[in-house]
Amino acid sequence: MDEKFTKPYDPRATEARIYTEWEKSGHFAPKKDGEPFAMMMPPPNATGVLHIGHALGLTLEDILIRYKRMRGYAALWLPGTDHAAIATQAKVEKEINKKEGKHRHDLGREELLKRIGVFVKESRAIIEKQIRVLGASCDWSREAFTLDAARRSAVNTLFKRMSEAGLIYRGSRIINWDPRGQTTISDDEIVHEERPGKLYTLRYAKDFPIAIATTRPETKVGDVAVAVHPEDARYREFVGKEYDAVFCDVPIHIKIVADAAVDPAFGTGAVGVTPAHSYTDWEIADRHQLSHEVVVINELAKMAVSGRLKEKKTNEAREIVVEWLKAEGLLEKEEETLQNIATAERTGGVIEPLPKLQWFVDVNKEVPGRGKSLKQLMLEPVRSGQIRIIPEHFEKTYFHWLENLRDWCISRQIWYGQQVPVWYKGEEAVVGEEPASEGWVQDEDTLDTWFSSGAWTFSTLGWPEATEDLKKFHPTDVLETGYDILFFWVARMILMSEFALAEIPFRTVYLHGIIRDAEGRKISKSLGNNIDPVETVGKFGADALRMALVVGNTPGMDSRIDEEKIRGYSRFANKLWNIARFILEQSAQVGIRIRESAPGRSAESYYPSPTFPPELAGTREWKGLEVLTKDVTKDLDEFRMYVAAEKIYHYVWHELADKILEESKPILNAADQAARQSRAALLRALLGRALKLLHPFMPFITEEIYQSLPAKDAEFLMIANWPVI
RNA sequence: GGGCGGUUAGCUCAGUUGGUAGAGCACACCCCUCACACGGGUGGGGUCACAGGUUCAAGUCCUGUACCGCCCACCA
Repeated sequence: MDEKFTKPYDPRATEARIYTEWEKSGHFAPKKDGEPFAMMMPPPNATGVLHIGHALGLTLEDILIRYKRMRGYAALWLPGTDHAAIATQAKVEKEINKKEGKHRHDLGREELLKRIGVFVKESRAIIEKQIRVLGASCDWSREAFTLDAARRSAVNTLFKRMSEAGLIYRGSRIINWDPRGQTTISDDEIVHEERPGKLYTLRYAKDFPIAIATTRPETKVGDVAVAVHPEDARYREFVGKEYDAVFCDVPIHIKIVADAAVDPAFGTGAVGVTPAHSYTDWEIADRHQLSHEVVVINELAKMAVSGRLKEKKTNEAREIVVEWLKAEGLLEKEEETLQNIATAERTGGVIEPLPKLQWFVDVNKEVPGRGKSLKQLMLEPVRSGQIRIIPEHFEKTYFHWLENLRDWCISRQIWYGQQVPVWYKGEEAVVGEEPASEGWVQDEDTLDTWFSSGAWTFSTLGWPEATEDLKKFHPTDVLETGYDILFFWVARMILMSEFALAEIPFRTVYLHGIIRDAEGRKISKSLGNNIDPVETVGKFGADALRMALVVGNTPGMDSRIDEEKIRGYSRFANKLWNIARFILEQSAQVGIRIRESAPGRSAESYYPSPTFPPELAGTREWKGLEVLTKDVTKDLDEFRMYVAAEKIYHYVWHELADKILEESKPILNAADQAARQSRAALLRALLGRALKLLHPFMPFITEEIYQSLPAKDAEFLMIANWPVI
């Protein structure tokens, strides 16, 4: 028996070494033959370090890929990182500001990008190391980055083809402007906060016939209409009439329109319509051919009007307007209310809706050759079951989101990211590649990071080239990710893949929940309750962390983790270590037969291992393990990793150790040599099988023990055959 | 306002197609027995939120109620 077994199991002495051996062996890459099984790693943001949520995802993915690899698939798990445009730029800008007191405009575009480039390179190196520490058996030879040359080329092509298909357009539309980040953001990057506010009831002028209610009186200088409900008898006589007024020094022209979007029961039942600074008002203006041009707030969230409001911040302007209303006797009511404020997720800035010239993806227009809109193409594969979402109820959430989906604004006014591939010269514009002639200027905006990561399932496989990988591995099989990016990412991947390849990006979507701390609180920087996966691995080992993350972690459900749970599984690792020690000791003592492999006989013919005497197949112990094998296999096939992990744990500790080993002691200590040998062989076979079943979950310790077995059926447990019954 | 979850042992959670309630931790008592004290043995503890219904049988299916949570949504 190996000397190492005399000491308690120490993951620190084994994990790094084993990972290196695996990686060197080349078995992380899919083998040449066999049915393909592919999974893309959700690329972590290149903004620093991995958190415990990443560890959960990586563990689940690694369990799946290891299982499939052992089942004989050409298993591809492709790793990568995401440039995470806004998040990354914001982080680097913040650091520069803190250290040097400089802003991005002090540095200039080129210098800032250089600095971000350095930061991202470091971040990526850290992340790659962390992924290894967790034992992730991904194919590093195919590693991708959302902003490397191949991915840039894919995104350019995608942009060009979508433009040619008429699905990308540039237009002045109302967008979510983040004055703090000085950029547009998508609907999904907004978080709503409930804050106390005031609801003012006012008139534009003394002789104006209708009072309106608003929480933002300062925007009223941008009003072009008052909308009332068509059925509202109170105001019917005014519909169609037009009025002029001077509101707080600003001349305004107001038309009364009837629109069903107005709730007659709210406020006065009349809404001041500010098309340039409100989504719903923009739509009302559309329906009544009203002007969108009256812009009264600029990108710095200051008033873009003349008079006393000139250049005032919106909150200052509000006070001025209210004073003016009071002085003029136009304020009829002032009530306390709660209002939902839209804020930018990344910067916390209060969103100011503004019309701006932006690039959009049209989700309602028919895709040429498909006879359907992108929205429909996103909907159908999920509805038909071609794409399966686990847990199933997220399909409803997905449909609900799609129903409310608007055109996707894909341009961002930040510098880090892939620049919009459009070049202008005077009135001319060229999409795709920079023209050879001189005088062309590229669009200054960059693309939403999800435009690039939306192409992840195929840009990673070499698209637009018709590569072997693309042919073999797309559509991919499983996408494992957190439910919090179902809309951001999963939906966009379906859109992109349907457009670019006219096929689904993946067959199964497995959504894991959010990891919370022991008190059930979300992990956050401000709470300081982060559990650093690498630190934890250093303390308890990757195997223990993986088990703690996976056991009982049902898809779509949030889960809690604390050190006690992880410690429990590090004890389990030690338990397994001692089980191995005992069995190897006993088999060495009594001696068990190892059948020599003969030419022409494959390892599989030594079912289930070279030391397995066929007569043991009928024993109660072996049959019990066969049942477990069947169960675990079925659980993994049906994505119940959380159940499978627990079952094996329970088997190893409470069946194999507590019962079988204890029952074996008298037999092994008796005089009957044949009985002793037979029992030792049985234990040896049980151990071998248990190691295989446990390997996807606890890859390091199982591999380490496997390497000490007197007879192995493969070079590494990682590529040994999964027992199939 | 719309949608989606959750409510099972003191705590954290499982419970796959309906068939007499499970795990881990914690707790109580015993044991340093020659694989392991990072251990072993024994044991206590639940009217499965509530109210109806379907069924021979419901934690599991249906209806409703309460509480907790999440997501979406600019009643201005």
